[in-house]
Amino acid sequence: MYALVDCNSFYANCEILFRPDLKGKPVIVLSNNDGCVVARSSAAKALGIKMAVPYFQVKDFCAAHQVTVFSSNYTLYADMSQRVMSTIETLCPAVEVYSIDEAFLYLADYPAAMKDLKAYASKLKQIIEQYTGIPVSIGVGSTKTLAKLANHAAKKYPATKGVCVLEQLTWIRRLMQITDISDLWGVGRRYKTRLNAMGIYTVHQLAICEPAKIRQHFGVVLERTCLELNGQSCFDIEYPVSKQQIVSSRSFSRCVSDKEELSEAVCAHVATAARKLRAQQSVCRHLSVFALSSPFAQTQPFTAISGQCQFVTPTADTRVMMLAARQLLSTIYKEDVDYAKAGVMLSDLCRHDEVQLDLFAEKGDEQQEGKTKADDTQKKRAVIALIDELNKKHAPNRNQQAAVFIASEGIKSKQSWQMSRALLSPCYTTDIKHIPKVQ
DNA sequence: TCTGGGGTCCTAGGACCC
DNA sequence: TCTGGGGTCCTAGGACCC
Repeated sequence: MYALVDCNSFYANCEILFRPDLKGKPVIVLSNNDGCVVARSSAAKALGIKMAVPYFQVKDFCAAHQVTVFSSNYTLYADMSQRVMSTIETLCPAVEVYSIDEAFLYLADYPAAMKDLKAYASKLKQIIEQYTGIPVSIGVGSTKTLAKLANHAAKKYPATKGVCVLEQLTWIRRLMQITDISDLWGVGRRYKTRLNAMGIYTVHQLAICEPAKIRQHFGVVLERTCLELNGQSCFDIEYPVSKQQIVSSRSFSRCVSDKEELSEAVCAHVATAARKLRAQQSVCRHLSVFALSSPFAQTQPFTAISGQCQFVTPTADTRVMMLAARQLLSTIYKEDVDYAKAGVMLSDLCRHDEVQLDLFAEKGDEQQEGKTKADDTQKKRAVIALIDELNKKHAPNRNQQAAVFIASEGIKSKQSWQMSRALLSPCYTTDIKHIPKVQ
């Protein structure tokens, strides 16, 4: 059996936790740049505020209905997430952290719990809420897809009290009959349209389809979903592996056309991506730089520029990567375009100790020339390691300037295109200056 | 005025191999 | 006129997830 633990309105409840005066009130959290609504408290949902709606479209409505609005505070959410996940890990040995607010649990090795899954799941819910203050819903089923379905029911139907265990076949069928196909894990907007066209509207209608037919029309992934609905497990618990690609990108708070400004933004993204790359002990062979104009702009056509390069010797050195990115940008840069977003992508990653050396690179001379080249490489690594160490020690919040950085990134406080987060809450749990005070 | 960011997996088609 | 069979690797694009 699998369980899915999902935090309710996670970002909104992180904010409410430190603002008890907002309990039961409508609260929403916005995406970066205060763009879209990405989380809503129950009261905000009840007001009819939709997920992912652009904030400017509901701003007046929110003001009129006393909705409290927050910018995204990822420092806070990441810390609260860690507390929830480590609490779960103390209660179950096989946990897959699926996203910032969700975890799958594998319950097969838990014979004691098998006797009464409902009691086990209820206890789990109670402990998580007691230890972290974050309310959760729990769904249990014989496959991950069924656990997801159960979780959806636990959230939707108050009678479940936030815990839904799918054991009896008649229950499973009933739930599938009353659940819309678009609420199923693995069915997005496109598939919904195509499934509807085939006369499939409920989860149950998909479950009774011939899996081979589904494969023919939609591919192997939806076929597996179909099999999982019938109790045949196709998706196992997965454990973290190194990322295969690393992206850092962000929209600007205003349009950017100037080449130097664009370059500073790209360099800052290189620094972020390179830090993540080193954190997972990897190096990259491939770097791409991109910038886009706004797809919503009426005044000019959508423009996207991008360029890629290969590193003969895979690297994680910020300086090497930044130099390459700046050169790339100068070859792809187009004037008179209002860029709305820029970023970098690192791919073709491998472990730093499994690097394939270049047959023709001068590095091969290392042994012959004595220690000079090797010393040089070591020195370069030591510099980057020192920068990482200093930045870790003097860790500012995310989105603040690092303690030590490369000049090409520019000075953050002087960059007027930086992301705007006008409604940011304090970092209650990670910054001593922001710690809540009891009067 | 104002529309997020970061990932994964699968498939089809082309280039190439013997 | 007629043009093999079986395979790998790479890439772009499309779908999905949160």
